[in-house]
Amino acid sequence: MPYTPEHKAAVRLRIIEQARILFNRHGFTEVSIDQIMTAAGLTRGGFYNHFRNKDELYAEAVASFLHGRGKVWRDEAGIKPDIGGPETVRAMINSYLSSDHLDDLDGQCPLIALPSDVARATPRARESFKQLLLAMTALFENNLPENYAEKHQTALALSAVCVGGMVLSRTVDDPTLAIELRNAAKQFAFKHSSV
Amino acid sequence: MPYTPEHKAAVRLRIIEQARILFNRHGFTEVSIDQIMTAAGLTRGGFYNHFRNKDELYAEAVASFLHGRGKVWRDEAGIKPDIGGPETVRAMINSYLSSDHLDDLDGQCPLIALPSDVARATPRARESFKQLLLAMTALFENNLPENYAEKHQTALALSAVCVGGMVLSRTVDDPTLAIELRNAAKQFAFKHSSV
DNA sequence: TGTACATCAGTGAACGCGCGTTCACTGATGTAC
DNA sequence: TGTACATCAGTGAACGCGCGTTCACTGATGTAC
Repeated sequence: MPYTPEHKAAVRLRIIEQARILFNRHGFTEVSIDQIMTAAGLTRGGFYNHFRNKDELYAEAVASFLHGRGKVWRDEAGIKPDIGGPETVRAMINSYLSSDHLDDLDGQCPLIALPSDVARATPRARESFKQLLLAMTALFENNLPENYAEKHQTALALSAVCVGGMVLSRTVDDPTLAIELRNAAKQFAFKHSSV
Repeated sequence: MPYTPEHKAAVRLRIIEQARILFNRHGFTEVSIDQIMTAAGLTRGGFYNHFRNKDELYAEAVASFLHGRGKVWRDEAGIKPDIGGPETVRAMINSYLSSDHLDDLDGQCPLIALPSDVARATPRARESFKQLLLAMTALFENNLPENYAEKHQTALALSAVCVGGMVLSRTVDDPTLAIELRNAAKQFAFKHSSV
């Protein structure tokens, strides 16, 4: 057996990681398989040894964020998804709506980078997107103060205001307005979740 | 002078209107000039009598929403941008986060249909997008109750939660979750704006 | 230990296709007489 | 009023280009002896 299975798996991961970065920055349609394979240090033709088609890669790239780049980012921000308490809710809101996050075109959350792209994508990519949203919502829900009656509803609303604030910040191309938007979203999130 | 100026202006508007609908539904890159011109009852070649290129049409299509389809929609929902008071804030939140709006793939607000597309578009399209956002924010700001200290900040946050709730609803492809999201966003918006 | 071999990840030319844009033309129209 | 004409909105073939995907091949590798 030439090449170990580990080798193939590692190359596959390298392709997914480069795809995630390129899709995040330029969108699904705007990035070619050629570009992705070149970024991964390979040539075009080998792509189909690893994926059935471009759509499959798209879904994998979106899905990879949660336990890949997203985990690095949570660790750096001191976010403990299951046991952090209100401190983690605060850290999440601050970090998600931060300038660093806005500037990180490669590493940003796909919920911000790709919402309208994914809305038109295949069910598989949309499922990956939904899992990301559910993870984000669960992170809020599991760490809201105990006295909250409607944790789930509040957690969903916090996700909406975080994503909405960032999506609009990303789009407007006006630094002052972008900062106002993120600050407004932050205050709104803090006040309403009492954290 | 063959053909009146009014004729040319009317045809131009027809192209923009069909472009707005097609872009809203399928995204900028996914719609061809051929498709738009066919929808407008014309053939491909004539396009360049009306627009310098596809990007210019994109910006026009986004811009056309505010005083076109958007106005029809505000009128139907009983939204009075300048003089409605808290009643108009309520109507706006309810209408923006409604199922009707989610189902209206042709007529929906471009802030929901095209956020990640526009984030990668030309400055001109992004400017149109910003004007839409500012109009939405002003609508909130001008009609919040008088006792609000930070109207502008609250208006920005309301825009973020409305857009965020809808963008996520549009993307997840799970009707139950989509409804939960919109209801959560609505409650969040109502509570925090005291309307 | 050294070597011949089978495997299959990776290569790169080629495919058909649809795109944005150009351009020579055509023919419907408002105007001048 | 009727007609000849100039204009230019609209037509549709053609352009070069890059895309996703296919495929015959090549050559690096782990294994068997």
